[in-house]
Amino acid sequence: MAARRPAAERAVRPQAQTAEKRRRILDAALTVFGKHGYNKASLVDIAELAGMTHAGVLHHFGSKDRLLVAVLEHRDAVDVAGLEGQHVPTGKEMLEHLLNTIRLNMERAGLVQAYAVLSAESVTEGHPAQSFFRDRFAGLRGMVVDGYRAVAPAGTPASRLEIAATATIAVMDGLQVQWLLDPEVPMPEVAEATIAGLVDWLAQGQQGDRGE
Amino acid sequence: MAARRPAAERAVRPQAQTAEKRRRILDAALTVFGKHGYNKASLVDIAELAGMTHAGVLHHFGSKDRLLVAVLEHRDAVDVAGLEGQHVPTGKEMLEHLLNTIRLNMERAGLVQAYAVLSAESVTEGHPAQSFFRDRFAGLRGMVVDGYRAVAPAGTPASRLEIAATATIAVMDGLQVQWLLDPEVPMPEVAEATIAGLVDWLAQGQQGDRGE
DNA sequence: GTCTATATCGTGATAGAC
DNA sequence: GTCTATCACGATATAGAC
Repeated sequence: MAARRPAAERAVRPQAQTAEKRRRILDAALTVFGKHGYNKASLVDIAELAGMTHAGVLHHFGSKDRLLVAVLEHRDAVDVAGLEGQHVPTGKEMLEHLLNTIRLNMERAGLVQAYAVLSAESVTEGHPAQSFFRDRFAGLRGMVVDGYRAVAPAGTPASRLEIAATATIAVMDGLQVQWLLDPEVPMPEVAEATIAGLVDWLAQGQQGDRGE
Repeated sequence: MAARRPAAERAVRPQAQTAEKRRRILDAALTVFGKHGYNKASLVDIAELAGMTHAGVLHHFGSKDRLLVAVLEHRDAVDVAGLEGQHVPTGKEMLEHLLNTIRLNMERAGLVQAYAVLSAESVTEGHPAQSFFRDRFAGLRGMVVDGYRAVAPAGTPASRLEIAATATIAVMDGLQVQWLLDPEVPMPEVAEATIAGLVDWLAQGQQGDRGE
């Protein structure tokens, strides 16, 4: 409780260095996990990129499993912090925001690849990132549902909004794989067309139920 | 050249057994690659499932790399053979066919997982299935473009058909990952909504260019 | 054609020096 | 807190018996 300065400095300074080291490891791990996938990535490679030995990495994170989830949660924290300055997009601005994210991501192929590879890998038996991605998809769907609610007709049932949101996230993910294999694939145009089509579908579908 | 029966039998019978063994290995490999991804799957597991030792597997396929591409090409051959009886779907029937495939796939989670995991894994550095999936996506896009051409307005430019086709394939792939993590995700409904939206987009987009 | 045995390597993880 | 050294294990691949 009593925080005399020398003691405090001695406690804070090393922690600051530790935090810096941890950040370097997390960056290196994201790079290597993205380049090779979780299973093929090796702690030795990660450690080398972070400027240590693999024993040092394990000292900070305990195991390869825990390092992976730490990486993913750290990325989320960074992304959220990036939104801090701006207002959190809602309604139709959120749909615009999705397209902006795609355009931004085309300059960050490494990050895109990490998410594409790791999310798909996570469906395999006993993969350490399984619950992370399950939760992530659920959260994303909720956010995109809010975006569509703002542009859909007033009484649109939640199930239809959910369908549009699921489709939107699916297109973006599937697109990334195609784009990583062939950079000619025009991600923004494809996503924009899909979203425009889904907005139409939300607007017209209700009539179709009884009007046909 | 001289095909006396005993010699022919001796040549054919073992080949038939070999072909059968190879098929068993390919089935086992698809299962294990699907369950764990390529990198974590082991030849020992595959061999055990096929009723052999891993040395036997390597005798037939030479290496793990070559086994993977053999598996993928074999699957394509099987699927094509399955279409043999029916007529190859074209035009709007092909879009219907996509939805039927999704419904069928919901009874084959193992196969879905194999394609989802391996296709995403293939974007990593030096992955042996990289060119397979690159070619596969190119081929699929071509087929789906033909499907959309039949339902789009007459003069629709190829680039717009290509966008719709890319989107359709992307939705299906992205959907699979979400569905594998959460079987509640209604794949057929989501795909149907997306396709309906894209058909609308194809129909209306042309006017939008000058009509707005 | 399949086996056993083995070679060789890389992995994640631990123990203990400094 | 990071290192060196080492462990135990599993991987792919090869060689040779049968």
